[in-house]
Amino acid sequence: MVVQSLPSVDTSIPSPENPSKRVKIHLEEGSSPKDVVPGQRRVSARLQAAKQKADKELLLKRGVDLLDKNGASCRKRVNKNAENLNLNLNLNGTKQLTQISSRLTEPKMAVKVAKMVQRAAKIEEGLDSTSHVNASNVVEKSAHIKVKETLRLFNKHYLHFVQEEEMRCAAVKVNKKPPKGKNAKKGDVPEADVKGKAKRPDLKAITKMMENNEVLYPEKRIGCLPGIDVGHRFYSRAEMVAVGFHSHWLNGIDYMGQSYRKGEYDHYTFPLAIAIVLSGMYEDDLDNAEDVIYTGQGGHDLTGNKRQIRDQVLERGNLALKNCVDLGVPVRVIRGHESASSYTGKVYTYDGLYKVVQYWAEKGISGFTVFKYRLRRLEGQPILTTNQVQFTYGRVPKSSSEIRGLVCEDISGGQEDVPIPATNLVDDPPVAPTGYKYYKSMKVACNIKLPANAAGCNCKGSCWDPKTCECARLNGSDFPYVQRDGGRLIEAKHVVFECGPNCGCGPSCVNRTSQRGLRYRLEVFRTPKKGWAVRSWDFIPAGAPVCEYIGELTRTEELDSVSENNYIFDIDCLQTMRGLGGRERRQQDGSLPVIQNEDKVDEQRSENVPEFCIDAGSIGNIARFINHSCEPNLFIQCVLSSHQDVKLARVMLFAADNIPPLQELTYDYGYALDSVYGPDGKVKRMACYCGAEGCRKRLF
DNA sequence: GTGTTTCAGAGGTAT
DNA sequence: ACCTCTGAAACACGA
Repeated sequence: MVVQSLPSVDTSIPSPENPSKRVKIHLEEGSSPKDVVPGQRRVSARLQAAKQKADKELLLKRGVDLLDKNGASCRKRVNKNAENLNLNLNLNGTKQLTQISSRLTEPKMAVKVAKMVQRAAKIEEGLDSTSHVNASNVVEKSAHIKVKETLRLFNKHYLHFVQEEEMRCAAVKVNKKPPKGKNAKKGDVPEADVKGKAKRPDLKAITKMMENNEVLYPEKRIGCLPGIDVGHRFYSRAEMVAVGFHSHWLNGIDYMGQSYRKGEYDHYTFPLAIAIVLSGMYEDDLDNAEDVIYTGQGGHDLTGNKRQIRDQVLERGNLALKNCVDLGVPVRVIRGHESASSYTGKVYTYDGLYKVVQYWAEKGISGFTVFKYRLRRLEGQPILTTNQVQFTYGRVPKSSSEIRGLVCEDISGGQEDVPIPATNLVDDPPVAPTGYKYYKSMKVACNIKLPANAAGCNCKGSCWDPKTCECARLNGSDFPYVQRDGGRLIEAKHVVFECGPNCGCGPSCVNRTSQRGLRYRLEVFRTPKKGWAVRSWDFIPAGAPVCEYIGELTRTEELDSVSENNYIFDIDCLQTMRGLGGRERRQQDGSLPVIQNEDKVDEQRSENVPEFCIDAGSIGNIARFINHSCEPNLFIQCVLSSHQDVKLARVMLFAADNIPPLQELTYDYGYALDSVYGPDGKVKRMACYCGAEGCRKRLF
């Protein structure tokens, strides 16, 4: 039986994905004191007064942890909530909170409650008790975050199904081989399966989201949707379905059918159009940005050659658009663009609300009747930035002579496969980044010896079968990456076990995705307030590796004497994992060595801070220039490849979202507030200029 | 390497 | 049962 998309809470079948289970897991994890250990990256002069605070605070935090599901920038928010709650709730409040949250089986509910709590706390703080503007800001912010989370969820499902397909195709290939030579010519049974024809992972992903009630706006709405601004880019039709912005992955016209006749809409005529996609499919379309002539649907020969082969009829979408004219109901207009800045080669932009001012029937180019609709863009909306790829961030330079403010052709001095230019349009005279030496790979302090004991897998060429590959077994009998787009991480994990020097596979193995160096054209650029920053000239798909955090691998204890240094990264896989937002944690199954090790690691950590860290103060790579953001587009992933000691894991940065060219790359530094101490032993504070809507205003 | 053709795919809508 | 046309593999072509 098909599960309808009715919003019911408790009908879901228990499964590894079942939210209620997930909540339970959080409960268990939250109940150990380890959570109070401060963030993984600190100023070195920290007198780690990591005195675990009172049980009260712990309880508070646990409650919020629970509520906070897995949300993006979870870490930041947890800290903030913990702080606010600390100010505003008493112990009773805490208990209530914990009880409420343990009842919540629906993750969306949990998030909602967390938001409520956050807002309530804010209001109590007096931050926005007087201002409506501020209050609405809070609402706005959560809508944006919800959209982002929904898209991340879609991406996760998508990559999961991509992997499933890749597995199937690989298996088909192998099975195809045995009947080799003459005996397998005609009547091959596997021939049908062998046709490794596209099984659309995007469609499977949206199906999954409907089953799980994860579509953000399952009810159709007239007008704009909160959290999706004019100019928003979607990277496939399926993404729009996932958030409920346009609920078909195929149709051009999305409309409300007869079923919406009741309730608040009883004075409208149905069907009623609410959103259309202009993708240049119809030969009779005319697109002049602010004014559009849109051709109705139907009569198409459906082979993609834009040819009309029949008369159109005033029904379905066509009728729905006519009703928009009669009722003056605006439609959302989405344009499709060819663009290299997408993993599908296409980008869809939301271009705003348009009024359907007129409609008529005429003989189209092919001589058949088509319905036409004149649309006019409503005034007072942000300017259209529609022309192909430029969109909002500006233009990517074509050659080095075109780069404005170039201060260095390649800060890596030829070490990286892709040169990294530096630009400075802020300082006068413009200066290049100084005070460090570029290192492409880790420098290991002389008193540290990297273990070299990792056993390898026996695969040949490229690993593909998770049942036989030893390295896949370490990852819970799955590969963490998909092959597509040169390797993408499906979802964040505690630790990723990659193939290493002792493995039989070659360098092109999918399980070596993070070992292949820089893939994107990155640029270091100067900002007015945040010092240096990094952006990419290329589109980066979600899950793609961006770079490793390189510096000197050092014992943490040796840094305490060093004075100011903002480039320390503590290697602390578990903490990193906890601080990570947006992506759900893999269901823990006992077979995972990671999990087996977890207790040990926790013991080590609960009594002390991480043993090793990466110091990029005087040597380092591109990663040392990447800024913090409270709503980042990258996340940290610990990776083990040449050995299996989590304390010495490699620290990789991956794309959390689809990142358009020229958007600044950021990750969450993960500082807990008040966790950083100056040389004088006093708490140090630093303002945050990330500019995110949900910025907590302090880096630490 | 680039351009063109092919076709499965699946939910919404109305019957 | 019908309608919708995307997305990506498969194919064809050219260097």
